[in-house]
Amino acid sequence: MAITIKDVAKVSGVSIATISNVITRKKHVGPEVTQKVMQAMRKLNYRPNMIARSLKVKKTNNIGILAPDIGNPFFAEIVKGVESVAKKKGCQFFLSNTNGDVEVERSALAAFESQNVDGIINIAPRMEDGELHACAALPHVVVDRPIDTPGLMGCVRSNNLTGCQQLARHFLEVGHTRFACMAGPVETVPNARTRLDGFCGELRRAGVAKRDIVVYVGEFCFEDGYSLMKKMLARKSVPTAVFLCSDIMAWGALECAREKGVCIPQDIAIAGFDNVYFSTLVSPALTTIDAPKFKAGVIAFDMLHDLMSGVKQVERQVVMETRLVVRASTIFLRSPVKRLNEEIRKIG
Amino acid sequence: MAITIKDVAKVSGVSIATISNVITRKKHVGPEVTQKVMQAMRKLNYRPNMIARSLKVKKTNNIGILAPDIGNPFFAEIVKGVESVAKKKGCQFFLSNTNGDVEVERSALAAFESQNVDGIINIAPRMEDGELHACAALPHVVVDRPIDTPGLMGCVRSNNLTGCQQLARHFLEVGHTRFACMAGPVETVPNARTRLDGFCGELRRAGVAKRDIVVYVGEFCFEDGYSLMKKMLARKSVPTAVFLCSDIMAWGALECAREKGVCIPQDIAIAGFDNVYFSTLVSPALTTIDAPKFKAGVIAFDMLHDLMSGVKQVERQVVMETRLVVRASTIFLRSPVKRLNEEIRKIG
DNA sequence: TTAGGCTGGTTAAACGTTTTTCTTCCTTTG
DNA sequence: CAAAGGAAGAAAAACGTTTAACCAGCCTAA
Repeated sequence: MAITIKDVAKVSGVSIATISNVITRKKHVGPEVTQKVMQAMRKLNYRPNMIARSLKVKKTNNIGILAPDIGNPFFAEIVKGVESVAKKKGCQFFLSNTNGDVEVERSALAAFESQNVDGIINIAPRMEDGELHACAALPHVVVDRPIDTPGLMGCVRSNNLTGCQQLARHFLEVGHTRFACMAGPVETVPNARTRLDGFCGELRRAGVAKRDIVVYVGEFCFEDGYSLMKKMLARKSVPTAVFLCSDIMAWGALECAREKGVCIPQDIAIAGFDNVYFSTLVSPALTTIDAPKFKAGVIAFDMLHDLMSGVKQVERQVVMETRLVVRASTIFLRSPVKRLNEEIRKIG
Repeated sequence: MAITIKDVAKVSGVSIATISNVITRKKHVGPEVTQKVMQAMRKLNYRPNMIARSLKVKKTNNIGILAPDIGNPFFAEIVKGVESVAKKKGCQFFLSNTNGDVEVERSALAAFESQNVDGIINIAPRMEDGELHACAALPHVVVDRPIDTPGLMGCVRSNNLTGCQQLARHFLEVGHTRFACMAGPVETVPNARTRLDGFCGELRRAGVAKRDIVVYVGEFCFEDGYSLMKKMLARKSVPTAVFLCSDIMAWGALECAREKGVCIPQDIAIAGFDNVYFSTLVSPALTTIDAPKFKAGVIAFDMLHDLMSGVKQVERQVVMETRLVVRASTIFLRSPVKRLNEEIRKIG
C-alpha cells in the first residue's frame, strides 16, 4: 500500500492540510511543525501522489511529444532539446512515434488529451493544417513545419530556403553545370517543397537552364536516396552535383555510388540536408545544410511553457537560420571538379 | 472547461454511475439507455479523464522508460520495440534520458514513482544492483544488463559472450596474430567486462599469447574509440585486428584510421558490437556483433506486462543470443590480410 | 478594554472518476 | 398470492490531494 499524506499526518500529529502547506509552500507554517512534518515525510519515505494533485489543480506538468521516428537522429536531437529544459521546469513527457502516419497522430493526440497533458510538442506532423488548428485549444507547438498560429498554437522551424540557396551557389562556385535534386514528399511536407524550390530557384536565377536540372521525388529515407541515385546513374547524361533533401537520403545515395564505383566527390558531388551528427562519419564526410535541432527543441519548450503559463504576447513564430556546412563530399581538393563534366561534354 | 461525466449525465438524463457503466462495461445497462448515453458522449465529444480514473483505480496504464541516450540508435531501437507492443495494450510511456548519470537515474525513478507509473523499463542502468533491487516493489524490468531478479524485477539481455567468441575465432580464421580490444567501462558496466573477457578468453584458449593482446578501456562513445585508436597506432608494434566493444566506438576508430591513412581492412581489421543500423553505412561497412534490440524491447514490455497483471510464474530472466555479422571491415577479398603483420615482423 | 488584524493551524469541500450499496420494479415460483 | 430473486438504475462513498473557509490565540491600537 502506497503511503499517503494521511500517514504523514498521523505520524507527525498534525492535519493533512498542514502537510500540504509545507509541501506546496502556499501558506506559512511554523518552523517546529515544519520540522516535524519534514521528519515524518523522510521517515516514511513519502512521495506526493501526482495523480491526486493533478486532479485537484487541473494541471499535470506533463507534456506530450509527437515525433515521426525517434530512431531518426534528427528527431531524437529535437526531443533531447525539449527534454533538457523541460526537466529543469519539472516537466515530464509522454512520447509517441507516428511513423508519419496521420491516423497514428490522431490517436496519439487523443491519448495525450485523455492524459490531461498541459501541452503538446508536435514534431513534423503530417496532419493537415485545419485539423492541427483544431488542436489549438491546448498549448501546442509544432516544430519543423511552417503553420500559422491561431489559438494557443506556436511554431518553431528553420528557414529551409536560405541554406538551399547557399548550397546552389556553392555548387556553382566549384564549377558544376548539371544538377539533380532528390526531393522529399513535396505534396504533403511543406519543407520538402521549400528545399526543392530554394535549390532550383537559385540555380535558375543564376542562369542555369531548366534542362540542366533534373528532379526526383521520394520519401526522406535511406532506401529512396539509394534508389533515386541508382535511377539517376542510369541516365545517359549524368548530373555532377546532386542535392539529396535529407542526410539520410544522402547516405543512401553514397551507398549506391560506392556500389557503382562512382567516386564522391571526384565524379559526382553530393550534399544533404539536416546535418545529423552521423553525417561527419560517413565516407566521404557529407556536405550538408545545418538546421538547428537541439536548439529548436529548447525553443519549442520555452514557447510551450509560456503558452501554458498564460504569458501574454508570446512570440508564436520562431524561425531559425540554416547554413551550409561544406565537407568532403562536395569538394575535391586535389583537382578541379570539372573532369566529369568535360568528359560528358565530349561524349554527349 | 473540459467536459466531464456529469455533463454527459445531464444531457442524457441519467446518473453518472450509469455513464461509467456504459464506458467500462462492468455492469450491464439497458440498450436504449446505452444508446442515449453513447449519443450524448459523441455529441459532447466527451473524453474520460484518465487522471481521475487512475486515482480511483490505482492504475495508470502508464510506464516509465529510462534510457541512457535516446540519440543513440541502439537505445532508440529498444524503445521502439517497447512502444510497438505497449501501444497495442493501450499503454503510454514517459521517457527519460539519463546520460548514464546515476544521479539522474535516481531522480527520474522518483519522478516516475510520483507519476504512479504501473511499471518501469530500465535500459542499461548504471545504478548498482542493490539500489536497483530496492526498486523492485514496482514491476521493473532491466534491459541490456545482467541482474538477478527478486521481487517484481525482470531482466532481458543478450548473451554477450558467444558473439565475442565468434569474433575472436573469425579473426583467427582470417589469419590475424596480434589483437587489440578496446573495452567499455569494465568497472561499472557488466557487459563491458563480458565482452572483453569473451573476446580475450577465446583468443587465449586458442593459444594466443598474452602479450599479443593489448587492451584499452574507455567509454562507449565515438571520442574514446577515436582516441584509443590513435593511442594504439602510436605503438611500435601495431595489432592487426581490433575489437571495439561498441559500434559507436568503432566509428571513432574508423575515423581515426582514415585520418592516419591506415587502410581498413587491408592494414587493420576492425569490428564493433551492437549492429546498429548505421553500421552498414560507414565505410567500410562494419563487421559487428548483432544484439537484438527491437525484439529486446518487445520482450521487455511483455515481461513487464505480465509482472503488472500479476501473472504467476513469469519467466523473469530472458537472454537472447548475439551473433557475428561479417562485413567489409574485417575481410579483404583481394589479398590476404597478413601483409602488415609481415611488415611489422620485418621492422620490429 | 475591546475591536481588529495577524499567525498558525484545522475542517471540510472539491477535483472526475469507479464501485459498493441501495432502491424500484418486474418476474418467477411454491 | 406472497415471497424471493433478478435486472436496471440511482445515491453515495471513496481515491489522495489542494484550498477555501473557519477558528483560536495573541498582539496592537483605539
